[in-house]
Amino acid sequence: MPELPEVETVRQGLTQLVVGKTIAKVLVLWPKIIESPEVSAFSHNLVGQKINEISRRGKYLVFHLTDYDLVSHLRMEGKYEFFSEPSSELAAEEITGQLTVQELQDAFTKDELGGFPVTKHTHVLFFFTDGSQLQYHDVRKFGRMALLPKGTAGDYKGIARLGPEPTPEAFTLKEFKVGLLKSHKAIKPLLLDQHLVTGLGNIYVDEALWQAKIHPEQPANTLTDQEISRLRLAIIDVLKRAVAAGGTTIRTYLNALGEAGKFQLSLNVYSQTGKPCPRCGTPIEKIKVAQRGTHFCPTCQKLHQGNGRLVKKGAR
DNA sequence: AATACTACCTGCGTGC
DNA sequence: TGCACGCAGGTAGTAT
Repeated sequence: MPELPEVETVRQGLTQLVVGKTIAKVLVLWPKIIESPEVSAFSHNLVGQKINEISRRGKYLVFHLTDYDLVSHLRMEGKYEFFSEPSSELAAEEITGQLTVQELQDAFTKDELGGFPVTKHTHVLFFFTDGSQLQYHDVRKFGRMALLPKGTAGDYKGIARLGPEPTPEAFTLKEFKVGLLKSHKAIKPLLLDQHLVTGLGNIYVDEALWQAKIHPEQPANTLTDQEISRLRLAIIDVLKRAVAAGGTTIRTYLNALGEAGKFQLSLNVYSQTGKPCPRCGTPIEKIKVAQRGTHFCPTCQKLHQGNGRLVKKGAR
């Protein structure tokens, strides 16, 4: 679920909560979350590792440990939850309430859990030497973790192919323009694939396109110079404002401290179907673009013909 | 190579 | 009430 602003907010919370702590034990309850190495090595290698720093690249979190980089992607529903100490009564209640006896026996014993509450959506437990615990929760189980040699997170497949961070320095107009003009794709799915710039997801791409007054289905290579320039600034601005607001909570997102974001109060189009466009009053429409729900203003964001450059057939 | 579609999962709201 | 279906802050793998 989270896009860059939510991941950055999680990173800040986690930094407060677990930097400086040393891992005493790791339990993996849903093995598919661990991409590499195999689960037994993953758990074993983490014992004794200290968390020195937590950074972010695009929507990826990187835990910098004594001897490893731990890469974590939350995908749609991943969350971290921190417990400063065990609470055995709660644990017993939640276990019996949420897990079948079969599941419980298959996965672990109550003793192993050390008195921490676990639900059927709890998939990875990091026990720290000071008695606290960090849990990874994920209702849809799409999130992934990989434990890599120290200093190699940047070579990890998903991270290596990311475009620049959405800052004025890294995300240059020149490179953005070159990338856009090479693609016939609709602008929205092109921005979602993280190659030209990283960090946008379904909420912020709709917001940025609205801010730049560009139709989500406008072919990338037909954008005018003015539109490209506006779009770049809109992307940088929207993501920056959303980080400052602690992200957007529409349905389920909470940061590592269990708090909701505030950017939903500033949304202009996402989840605003039927409400008046804040610029012109036209009701916001919802359509489907590249299988994703897409919100836009049909008056402010018009599809248009080419940009004056040579346009190949098919662009409209 | 570039683009499009599907799989991966679970829960929730809607309409019959 | 039950059930089928569509939808959800994402990405990777597989077709075309």
